[in-house]
Amino acid sequence: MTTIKDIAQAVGVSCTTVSNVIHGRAGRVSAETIALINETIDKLGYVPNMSARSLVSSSSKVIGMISHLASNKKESFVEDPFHSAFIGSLERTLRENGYYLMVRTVETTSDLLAFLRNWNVDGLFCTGVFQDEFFDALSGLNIPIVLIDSYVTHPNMCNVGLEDYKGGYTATKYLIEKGHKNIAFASPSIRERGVVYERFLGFKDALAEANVPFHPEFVFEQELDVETTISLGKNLANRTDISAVFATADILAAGIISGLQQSGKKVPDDISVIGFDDINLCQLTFPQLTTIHQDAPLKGKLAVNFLIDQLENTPIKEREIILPIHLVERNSVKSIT
Amino acid sequence: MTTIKDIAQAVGVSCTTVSNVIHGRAGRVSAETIALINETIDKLGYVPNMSARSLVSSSSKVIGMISHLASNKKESFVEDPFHSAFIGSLERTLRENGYYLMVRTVETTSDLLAFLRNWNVDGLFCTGVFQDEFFDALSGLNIPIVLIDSYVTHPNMCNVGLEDYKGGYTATKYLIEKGHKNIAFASPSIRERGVVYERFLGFKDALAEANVPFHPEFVFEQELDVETTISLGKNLANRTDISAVFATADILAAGIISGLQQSGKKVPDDISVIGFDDINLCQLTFPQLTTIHQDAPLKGKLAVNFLIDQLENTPIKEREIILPIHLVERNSVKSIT
DNA sequence: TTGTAGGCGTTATCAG
DNA sequence: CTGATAACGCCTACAA
Repeated sequence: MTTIKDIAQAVGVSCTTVSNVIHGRAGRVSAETIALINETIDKLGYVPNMSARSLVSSSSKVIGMISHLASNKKESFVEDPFHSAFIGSLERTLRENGYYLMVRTVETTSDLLAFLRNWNVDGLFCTGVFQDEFFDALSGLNIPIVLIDSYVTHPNMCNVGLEDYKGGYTATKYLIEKGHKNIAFASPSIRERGVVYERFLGFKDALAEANVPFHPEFVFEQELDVETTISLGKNLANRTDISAVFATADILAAGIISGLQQSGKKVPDDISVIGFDDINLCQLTFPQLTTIHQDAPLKGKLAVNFLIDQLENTPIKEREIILPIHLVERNSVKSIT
Repeated sequence: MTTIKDIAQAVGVSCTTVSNVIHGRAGRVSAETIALINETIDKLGYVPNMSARSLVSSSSKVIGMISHLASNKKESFVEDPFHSAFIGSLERTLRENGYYLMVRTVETTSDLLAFLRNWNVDGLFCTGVFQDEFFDALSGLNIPIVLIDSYVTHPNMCNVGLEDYKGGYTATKYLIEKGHKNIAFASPSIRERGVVYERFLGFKDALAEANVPFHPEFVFEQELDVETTISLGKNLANRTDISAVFATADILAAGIISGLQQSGKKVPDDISVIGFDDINLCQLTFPQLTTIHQDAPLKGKLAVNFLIDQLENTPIKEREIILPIHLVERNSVKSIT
């Protein structure tokens, strides 16, 4: 393994000089020495030992992508296709800026703290954080943190999110405009101050605005796995009192459609479905899914930029970015006016 | 940050003793000292500094999940939903064994080598490796490497893969048994010694065995993105000479079905489709997709076990695991006998 | 413009 | 049973 010392010896200078060149402190070194050193670095194939750097500088260039796993759930977050597009985007942007991505699932706050200290982690991405002990643990940290899709805020953190409320409102209003009044709301569990909660508020407000009564029994909360979503679709097939469904995730919508179809119902003729996210999958269902579009890769990129600005102490004007959503009209909603 | 030194001072022993206790070298330390040290470790919240460990021991507990990105492609691998389920499985099993997962995309072999030296990476997972310079670079490494879904082998590496040939054969034979003779083969580009190539061989052999002529013009190679797969489906809708399609990936099959349906064709009445992978999505298409099942989470787990066995010098009998596949019969293939 | 020296947290060697 | 001490590769005062 080639070290700074090797370079120094080969060139005939001290480690300090080599280090200075590596860090671009050019003012202090003669042009010829710089050239020679750079040449030798190439020739000998020197790459910095990040562990050593990390040890001495208490900065590691390691960024953690943390998934806080509720201990009752078995799968880890990366298994969700929507998340994975996001991680891909994170990895690329981080890499282009000289950082490294560690993916880590934690169950407890002490898991998290241990991980951070293990590696001197420089910064963190977290998704779906709520107002709980886990958030409290994050608050106590003094590294940049970017929260994704979370409705908790803290002076030390940045947030990247979506117009969730507007999304819920827009989807619902669209259904109402198409003549629907008996609209089911399907989602994973609605947790206060969460993404789904905001969409739910938008849903209710759109109903209220149009003087459409809200029926609590039209709210269906359940897991997002395939079996559960399909069986929800089958249940809905028996509900003659419901003409449309707003599902807060496309995978949920797709499952519902599948369940409906398996029960002999036609979408959108018998029942309309609208989704949220606009993942690729939307275009593969039949009928193609009308949904609320969000730009996941952009979200990833912005999240990284947020983090990097903080890491490099670039003054940041805003601590929050809310990405716009918009409706994508395809074929899963029927007008019944 | 609590260090070994802090513990040593608090207890009134030397660093060496603390280190010995941490590493379970109990024989050399008195029981009371051990208890006291462990207590203090808990109280002071000590966690090891992995950078320091890595520096001195030239082992880092860092495992890289490498994606070799063909430089012409823009997206990074994690964006594929099938891969992501796999990564989730990797992360969990690694973590349970005290390792850390770094996700990294590399474009060139020197990118790879730099990354490995940056972090003293202990081991590697790579997917879709072919017989090329990248493989040569891997060959020269002296860390454990587990190749996923690759048909290149090397005495220093382990392989985890699938019965791809059998999968191709089984799918095709199934179609033939259902009376199909004019079968299209749809896949990403068929590269020698690749997964798709094996499935292709299975396809051809099944045809030959049944004395069904192979038509090179029934082979469709293209990208897996949604637009392309849908447009392939639309193309196939115009082909009255084809009665069934074997797609080597479910996302491809789903896109084809979508394209067919958009062109007014009925699946499986007008044309039958069979997929490969059995991702969740299969159950969400309508009709539900008949496909070749593989167990991605298991694959991830086995891959990790392979790597850990090598890392801990557990003698390994076999260097290769081929996971079984089986046909899952749903509703996308029609019998036309 | 360049070099020397000390230390980051940990482990291993070797001596008590 | 326990403790000094050197070393891993790098960075940064400070000195020359």
